[in-house]
Amino acid sequence: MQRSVLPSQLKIACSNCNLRELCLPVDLSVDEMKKMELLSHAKHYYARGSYLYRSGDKLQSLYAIHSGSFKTQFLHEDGREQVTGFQMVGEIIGLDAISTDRHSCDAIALESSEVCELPFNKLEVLSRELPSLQHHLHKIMSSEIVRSQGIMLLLGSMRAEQRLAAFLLNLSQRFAARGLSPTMFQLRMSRHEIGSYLGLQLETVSRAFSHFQEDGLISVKVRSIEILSLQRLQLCLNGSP
Amino acid sequence: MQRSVLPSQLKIACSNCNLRELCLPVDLSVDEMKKMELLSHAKHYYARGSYLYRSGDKLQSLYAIHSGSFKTQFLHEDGREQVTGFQMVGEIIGLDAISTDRHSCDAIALESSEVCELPFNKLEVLSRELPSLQHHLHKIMSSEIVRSQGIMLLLGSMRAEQRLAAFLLNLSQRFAARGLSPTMFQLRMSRHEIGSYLGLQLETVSRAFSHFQEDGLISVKVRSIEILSLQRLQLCLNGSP
DNA sequence: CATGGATTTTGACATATATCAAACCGATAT
DNA sequence: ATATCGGTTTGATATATGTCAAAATCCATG
Repeated sequence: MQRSVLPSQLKIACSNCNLRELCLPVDLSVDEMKKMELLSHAKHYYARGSYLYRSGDKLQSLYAIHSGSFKTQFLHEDGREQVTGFQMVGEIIGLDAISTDRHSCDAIALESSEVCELPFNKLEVLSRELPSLQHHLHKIMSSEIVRSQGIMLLLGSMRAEQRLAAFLLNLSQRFAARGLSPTMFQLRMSRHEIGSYLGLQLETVSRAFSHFQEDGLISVKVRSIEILSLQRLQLCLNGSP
Repeated sequence: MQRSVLPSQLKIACSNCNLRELCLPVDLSVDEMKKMELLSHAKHYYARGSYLYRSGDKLQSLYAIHSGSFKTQFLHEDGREQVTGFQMVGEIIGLDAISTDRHSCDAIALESSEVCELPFNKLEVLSRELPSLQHHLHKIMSSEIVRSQGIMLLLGSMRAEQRLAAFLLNLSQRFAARGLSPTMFQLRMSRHEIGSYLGLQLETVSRAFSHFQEDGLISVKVRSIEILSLQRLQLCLNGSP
């Protein structure tokens, strides 16, 4: 059986998708593969700006992003909003809803996107029969917890430019993990959305981009990014002036 | 069978602990209860300041806090540190380690504390046999994800006093859920630790406490807190001047 | 009860980022 | 090609919080 080249977070039950290798769980026997197919995972299309789910929606499924990308945002009663993450191909979205059986945030497509729907009750049934699936699901949830810790560190103790450096380096790594260029890519989100994610105003984000460009760390033309020195960007993240 | 009065997050496999009702999973049959006892969950004591686990330690167990309280902190290479949470009786700690099989943060006792050790591999085996345990575990992990979203909102978009109000109201609710006073309690953490958690300097935390006291929202004497008006504190959290 | 070290409070001042405002740019429609 | 609109960049200024410092208080220990 062919092994996926993607990091383990990216692999999940999705056996009859076209991109078979994309989200297949590792190390399953033929017998286990068959069970896997009990997961009727429909593929759905979402246009840019459309909601995959909304805060308050009942938990039906988790979603594996098949193409495109999403943002998740958390809304406070007082109108305050916070982007809590940007998700791309191969990532799983919807884990927040297991807690209360209802989604705690909105998920919105940043571009034309496709998702594999993974009905959560079936996922639980199946993961009782397939230990590797069970463990994989636990890992995905735990990874999300660890990711959050990193964001807390960023929001709680980094300066604006460090935050932006962290953001760009994170994107770079995730593109690289997908076989895309780690240094040249298109941003799918606005300055406002980046600001919301990083706890900054959009003007501050824009200024930080400009400053990085002046310093020769990156080349930026609105949403086209080229990282000129990953190393120096890393230094910036670590707080060197 | 007696039902626990605690919120569901607090209940988890811990059938032979003294405080039997504290962390027992809901709705198990006698048969299921027996299986539960396969979880050999030893109880351990931790003195104030001692480590329950350290970043990099291999995942062995999750821990249910039986008495006392802990902080978790995330350390960056450059020495930067961020308190990512304060955990109290009945809460589960250690979920971060499932992702990579190693803990991503330190857990340190804030006072003399006892924990129930829940060996993680046994927990996985058992949760394949007990759907209610399985779902409960999923809920606990998802709750931690939702909690993180709340902290991101706080760190990303709230002012110092709003953050402190959110912190105090959160403690208040958690004490109330344990049958303790929601308005009078002792802080177990220093101003520095609160600041690290809230993304503020300790001086700013201290000033915010003083200001709340001047305004008659709370009465504070170092670590003894009395909330004089939950309602007005809530208003402050929502951003009214 | 007295001493010393850690923690907390308070003050004065510095600064990073927010806010407000205007100009600029690129895409889409007329 | 021109106008329009959202998004972005840049500038000037305000402000919340950080930083540095000193005083006050608390707590553990002899």
